[in-house]
Amino acid sequence: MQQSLTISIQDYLKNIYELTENGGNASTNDLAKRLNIKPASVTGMVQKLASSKPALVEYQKHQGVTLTKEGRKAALEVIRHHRLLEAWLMQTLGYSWDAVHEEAERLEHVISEDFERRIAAAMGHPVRDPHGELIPTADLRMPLDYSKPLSALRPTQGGTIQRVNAADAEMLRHLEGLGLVPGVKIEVIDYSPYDHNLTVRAGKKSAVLGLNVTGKIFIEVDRT
Amino acid sequence: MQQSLTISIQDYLKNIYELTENGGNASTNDLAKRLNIKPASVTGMVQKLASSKPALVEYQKHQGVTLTKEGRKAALEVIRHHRLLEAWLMQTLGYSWDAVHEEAERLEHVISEDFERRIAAAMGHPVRDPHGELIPTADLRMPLDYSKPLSALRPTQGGTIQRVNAADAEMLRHLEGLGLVPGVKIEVIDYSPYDHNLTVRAGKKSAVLGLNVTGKIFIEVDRT
DNA sequence: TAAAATATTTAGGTTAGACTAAATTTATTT
DNA sequence: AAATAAATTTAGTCTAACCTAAATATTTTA
Repeated sequence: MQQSLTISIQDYLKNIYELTENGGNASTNDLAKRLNIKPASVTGMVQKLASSKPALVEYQKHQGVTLTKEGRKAALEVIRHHRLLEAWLMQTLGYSWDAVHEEAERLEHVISEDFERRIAAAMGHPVRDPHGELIPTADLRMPLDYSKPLSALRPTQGGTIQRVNAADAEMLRHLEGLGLVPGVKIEVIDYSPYDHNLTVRAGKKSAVLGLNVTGKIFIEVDRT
Repeated sequence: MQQSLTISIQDYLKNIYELTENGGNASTNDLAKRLNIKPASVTGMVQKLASSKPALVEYQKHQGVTLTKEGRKAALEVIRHHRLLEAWLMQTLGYSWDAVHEEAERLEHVISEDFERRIAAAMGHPVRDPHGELIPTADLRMPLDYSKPLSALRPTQGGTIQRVNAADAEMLRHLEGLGLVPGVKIEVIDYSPYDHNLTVRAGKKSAVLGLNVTGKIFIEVDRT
């Protein structure tokens, strides 16, 4: 490997990873939006990343970029730092769900491998962060995700909430109020085929949830 | 105030603070040595710092620099971050005395005020870091130091070790072996006027220490 | 106090990573 | 299939912070 990548490059790689996670390429424009810089600047940087040795991205003019093997490793390293930090900051310093991201966003680029190892060990090598996102392994591979959206479950099926993929903090707070947070066991007790509403029980409470909610809650289903 | 200073500028200010702590100016050359850059680069930067508004340093050609009030605040902020981080990393992640500095050196520039507050509170707002160095207060003033070198004490005087100012790690390990670390109570039981050796008791152990050691151990003397 | 040594500054150059404006390519409409 | 719109790239600037080499100033030594 080469000596450490700049913070800027780390940010590019992380965002390319997230944009291409489910296949496809990351477009110049999408990257620019995420990084809050101008598309022209992105073009310059991806050209550089594509022609560095080893190349960190695969780049075809006008077609966007994907990560190379080396680029992906570097991206997963940053993501691992970020998610471990989020978990660590919430556990030890009482950060709230929404305050933690910003802090981790800066720290992720400067912590040492030693620091990474120490916090991972201190937390017992967690597999998911507080948002339920999978944490890349120490050898920089992304664990398989066995969860599926709650919307795919039907009555009598049950499982454990792994992740809540809420874009806005308000919805997350709402779900928190219903006790629907990662780690909680739930059971589907009713399904309405017309509007796809699911009635879900979590502990003593139950709630009727629409598709726009059930599509964002991910469950690891109990084997029965 | 202006929006946050660059990491580079923070490093300049911190090092200027340390070079001028006991009076005098920080010379271009000394700064260059500490920052591992060329003197020519230092000249450029201090000119910039001196002509920024508000000015962060006072600069006279060929005479070196001192901090302005604003520069000192900024320097103390960085030093506060550094020392709180060292304390926190040792307490919560089991970092060793010598490993902790390097990590804090990078983190000090990127943690938020919120993070600073949280770790300070988590540790009960400590006054000194693990090396015994005073931690600047939250409102960015350096606490008064009531300690004096052990070499200034005479038999029957006793007090608490506040700080051990060892340049090399080896000497520090040696003193650690004798139980002479910050926080420990000691008593001077003998003094030799010829070589200035002091015999010191700490707990059950006692040791005879030369001036090159007693000059580096700082004691807050018991009021009797 | 002049010569030598050391310290500092000036001048000009480099790199990283952003920017703007203009040019070009690709995609979408009519 | 041309016209328009949207996305992307090129070309040239800018700033921060470093560098080297040469010039100048200060300090030390003989």
